Formats: sequence, C-alpha cells, structure tokens
Amino acid sequence: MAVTIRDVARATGVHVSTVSRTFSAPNLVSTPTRERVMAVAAELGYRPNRAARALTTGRTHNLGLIVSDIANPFFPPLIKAAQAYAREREYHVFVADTDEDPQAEEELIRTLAKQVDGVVLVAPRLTNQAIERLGLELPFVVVNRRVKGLSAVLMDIGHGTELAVEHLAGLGHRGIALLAGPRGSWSSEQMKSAATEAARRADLRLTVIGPNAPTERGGIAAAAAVRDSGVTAVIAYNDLVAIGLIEGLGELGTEVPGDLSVVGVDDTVAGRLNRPKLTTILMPTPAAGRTAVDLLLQAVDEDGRTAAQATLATDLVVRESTAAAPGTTGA
Amino acid sequence: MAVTIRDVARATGVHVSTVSRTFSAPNLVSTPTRERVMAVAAELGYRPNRAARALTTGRTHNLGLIVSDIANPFFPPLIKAAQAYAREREYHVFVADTDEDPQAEEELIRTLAKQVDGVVLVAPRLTNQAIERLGLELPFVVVNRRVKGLSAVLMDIGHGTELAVEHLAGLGHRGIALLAGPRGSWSSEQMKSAATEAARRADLRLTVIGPNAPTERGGIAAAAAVRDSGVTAVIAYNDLVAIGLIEGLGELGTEVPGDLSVVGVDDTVAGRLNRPKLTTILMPTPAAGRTAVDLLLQAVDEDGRTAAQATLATDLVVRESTAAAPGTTGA
DNA sequence: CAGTAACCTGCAAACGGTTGTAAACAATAC
DNA sequence: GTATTGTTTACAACCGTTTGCAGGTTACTG
Repeated sequence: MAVTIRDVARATGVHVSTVSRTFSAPNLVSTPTRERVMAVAAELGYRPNRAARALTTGRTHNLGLIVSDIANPFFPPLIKAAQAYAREREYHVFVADTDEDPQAEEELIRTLAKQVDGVVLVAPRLTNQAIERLGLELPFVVVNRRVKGLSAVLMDIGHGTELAVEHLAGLGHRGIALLAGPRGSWSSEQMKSAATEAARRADLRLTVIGPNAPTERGGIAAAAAVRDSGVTAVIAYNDLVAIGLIEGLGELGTEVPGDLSVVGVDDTVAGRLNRPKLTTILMPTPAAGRTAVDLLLQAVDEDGRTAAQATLATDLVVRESTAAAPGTTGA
Repeated sequence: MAVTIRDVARATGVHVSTVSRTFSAPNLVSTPTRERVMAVAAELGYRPNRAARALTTGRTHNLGLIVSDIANPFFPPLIKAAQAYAREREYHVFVADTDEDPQAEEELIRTLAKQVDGVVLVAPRLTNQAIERLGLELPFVVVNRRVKGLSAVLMDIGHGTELAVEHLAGLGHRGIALLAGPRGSWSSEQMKSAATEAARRADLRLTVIGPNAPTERGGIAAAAAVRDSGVTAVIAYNDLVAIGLIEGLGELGTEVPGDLSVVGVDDTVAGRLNRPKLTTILMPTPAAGRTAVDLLLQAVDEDGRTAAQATLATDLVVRESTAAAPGTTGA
C-alpha cells in the first residue's frame, strides 16, 4: 500500500538499515549515499511510519491532553497553544474531554498510555492518590494543581486576586465577597487565602460565599446571597460565574457596576463580550499550554525522574464591571 | 517494561497467539482457556498495545480532526461531541489547528496519515483539488463543504437563512443586508442564494455586503457600510461578526434592536452572552461532530469507496437583537 | 471402528521500522 | 608491507500483535 523503507531501499540499491539511518542518524551515512536515498525517498513520497518506529524506540511522539470540558471557554486557548507548540516539537496531540467524570478520566488515561509519551492534565478531577499512581507509569504534567512527584504549571491566581482586591479597595469598596469555586479546586483555595490576606492589609471586610458551580448557572444561583451579604463588590471564581451573577443580580434589580462591582477570572472571550465588559483577572492560558508541553517533553526526555514547576504571572484587566463604591467619589 | 501479550502467555502457559485471539477473536478460543487468559491478563494489568496492533491490522483506531481555529467558539462544541462519540466507538482523536494556513494543513495531514484511519476536515482551507488528491490516500469527511468523492456533513444554513428572512419580514422590515463571509466559504454562498430567494418571495430588498473577515473585527469594520446602506435589518455571517457589528454600530450611535435588527449565525456562547442577546441561526455543531465521525468510520469500514452525505437541520433562535422595524407596530 | 468434520491451539511469518554487531574497505602510521 | 584505526554499509534480531496454516483432539456419522 503505502511506500515503506523497504521500497526506498530497493529503489536505491542499499540495505533498509541504511535508509533508516539516513533519517534517524544521518551522520552515520556517507554524504553521497544519504543524498541518493533522500532523493529517492522524496520521489517515492516516503514518510516514516511513526507507529512502527514507536515499537522499537519506545517513543510515540504523541502527547495526550486531557481537560474536563472542551466547551468551557477557558480551555480552547490552552488547547490551541499546547497543540501548536507540540507540533513545533514534532509531536501530535490527542485531545480528550472527560466530561468532569473521574472514572472516565482514569480509563481514558489507561487506554491512551501506550500511544503517548506523556499526558497533560488540566484541572484533573482525579484524586491526588490516583494521579500519583498513574504517574508511576507515565510522565504527567498537571496544570493548576500540585501533585507530589509530578511537574506542574501553576497560574499565579493569588497575585491576580491581590491586584483585584487592591483595585476594589482603591475604588472605595469596604466590604467584598469572594464567590468560591467547586470544593477541592486548587485555584479557589489560592484565591481564598490571597484575598483574605489582601483584605486584611487593606482593612476590608471579606465574605466567602460558596462553593459554587463553575458555570453561568452557578453565578445566577449566587445572586441573592450576594445581594443579602451587603457587600459592594464581588470577585467571582471565573468569568462564567461573574456573567451569571451579573445576570442574576439584574433580575433582582441590582445594577453592575452602578450598585455593585464584579470581577471575573480567566479573561475569556465571554467576559470580553459581556455587557458590561468584565473586569477580570487574566489567566495566561496560551502560555500555560505551551509551558505544560515544554515541561512534559522535558520529563519525557529525562524519563520522568524530575518534577519541574512553572509559575505563570496573572494580571488584572480593568474594564467596565467595576466602578467606585456607591456613595464614593472613586479613586 | 509494560506487560505484553508474551507475559500473559507465559503466565498462563499458552501460546501468544492464543492470548491474542482471546482478545481479538474470543469465539476461536475455548471457554476455559479464554477465562484463564482473561483472569491472568486482568491480574497482570495487561492492555493491548494499539500501535503494535495497527502494524499488522492496518487499523490504528485513531482519527484526526482538523479545524482552522480551535479558539473560534464555533468549534469547541463540535470537537467535544466528535471526540466523545469517537471514544464510544473506541477511537482516539488527534485534534489539530491549522491557524487558517493551507500549507500547514496539508503538511499536517500528511504526517498524520500513517497514524489515523481517517480525518475529519472542518471548513478546510485547502483547495478542492488538494483535498481530492489527499482523498485518494485516506478516508476523509468534510464538514460544511462539498468535495467530489468524499463524505460530507452539511448544515442546512440555507433553511436557517430563509427562516431569518421570514422572521425579519414578519417584523416589518423591507430592506435587509447580508454580511457575507470570507471569499470561497461554502456556507456564505448558501446563505447568499437562500437569502436572495427568500427575499424575492417576501418582496424585500436585499443588499449583500462583503466579503468580511469571520471575526468580531470583521463586524466592526462593516458597521459604517451597514448604516449607509439604509437597511433596517442585517443577517451576519456568524455570531462574532454580528457582535462586532453591534459594537461598531453602537459607536456610530445606531442602537440594536431599536434602530436596526441583527441576526447572527452559529448560536455560540458568545451570542448568548452578548447584550442584547443575539437572535441567531442555530448550527447543530454537536450533531455535526458526531455525524462526521459516524460517516468517517463508515468510510473507513468500506475502505473509502462510498461517499455519504448528511444534511443537518438548522433553526432560528429569536432573542433580543431583532425587533419591529422602526416606524412599525411589529408582527 | 474407520472416516470425517469441528474445534482448539501452536507455529511462524509478517507489519515497518531501529539498532547492536560484524564485515568490508580505505586511509594512516610505523 | 603490515598493523591499526576509522568509516561506511550489510546482516539479523527485535519491538508487540495478528493471522494463515497445519497438527492434534474430540465427537459424530454411518
């Protein structure tokens, strides 16, 4: 069917091993031979079969990228960047969606294991224990989570949260609420402790509301609690929650940012398109995707014996959903 | 390293071929033997190596899914559905983004070719000729495009466009504009001819503006032309363009839907979140993803000798960006 | 009870590459 | 002129599975 190394060998009049080396270790082949082989290969349209190669080398040159929900706008930029960078490094990537199901996640990883050199896990739903166990069989990089022995890419949401608190304090807000994310979310914990500390420093009252579902629906559901809490500003777990909150608040007659300021997290398209445009903490998702692949390939090269960590900076993007606290002249 | 068929054979005391058949053709193995093998395999944690299997069977059980831009909100639901459905059928999927670059697209397909049984091409940027050529080597399914000899999934945007035109006519609009998509876009052509026909029937004046970039920016850029065209309603190439248009119009002092009605296409999250919420033509992207995979696996089974076509229904979702024409009492 | 048909299982050759080892040859050193 | 070294190529085994073929059992059939 397809043209193999043998066809090239025959057509060139050399042994298959010579053809093989022409591609995998060119310096072991004399220049004239190499050129002849390459010419013939090009003419025949020969492409090495990666799967066959993987059989002997143990390197598939494939990666797995597992996310909980492709349709969540947080992920596509990360996927896009990871995939583009992997391609630069001559890797192909399997993308899979676990639909937030830990069971499916583990099974998926197991069936993928033989076909990839490593896996990037973004916001995994598995327990740390399960991940550590899997980590023994295959290199992993986790994003926004910490697992013993594995490389990790962390977005410094803590710093972003501080910036947001300071921004709100500067606008004259004295009491703010934090809409926490799902139970067990690493980033939600980071936000909580950073917000607590920053609020203390700025002498603000901080109320934590949640856990909340990380969706628009979760934001809508939290609207009443926010209004009743008496705060004048809110930091939501992510943009979707913030958008839902604004919608829910609107139905209760509370205007954003007139009556209440709202800060989102992620800086997704959704936040940019929302009216009012969301003030939000920018998460460097493309950089996270690239870095995760980078760390993973590093781990692959070292046979997963080292665990590196990268922390990526976040920033605050001020747009229209935050304003001076009611009854204040502003910053 | 990992446990192979040989380990299982040794531990069970049978030949490797028996173990192989236990998994790939269980009915050729006696019940007691089969059970023994399965027990041992389970205990050892044996998992067949798909890559090795692919070498002899010629079936990798992998699929490729190629899109122009993962970050465009039109794609994620399609990717999600395709991937989920493929998994049900025991296929893994490589997802790749071409960044709208035809060159990269072709190269990508070529390197992927040996590792997949077929490829789904969504809105490919390649010429028909190039695709047809590639189609000789590998089964393909194209989405929203027609290529001779290849299976296709088409979303009936024509019907959705008719619905939109009728909806606008019902609201009392007498002159409408169509913001066309990029040159050579199949769906833009469909929209154009459907809109022309529907406008004729409803006795409306139709102005085609474009081509336009399929992005928010494209919409913003078209705002002035739309205002100057004197129409009272617009059907935009997609939600992003519609959103950009609304923004651009706003800056020119034209209110939507008060002064002018806007209809988008795709029904992405972006449209749902936009203020005003977009009236839009719903594209069945999840169904398209599933159907594409279905058709592809069909083509794979038949060795790509047949080309099936599936047409998926679209619908009009009426929300807030359309209203009665100025100076009318409405429907 | 021989003949025959199922049914199971083992053998060995693929699939498309890689790679350690050895053979062939040329060049250099003495 | 031989010994040594280095370079280039060929040979063959191997990676983990599948599969056509053949041999061995068992169970029918008449």
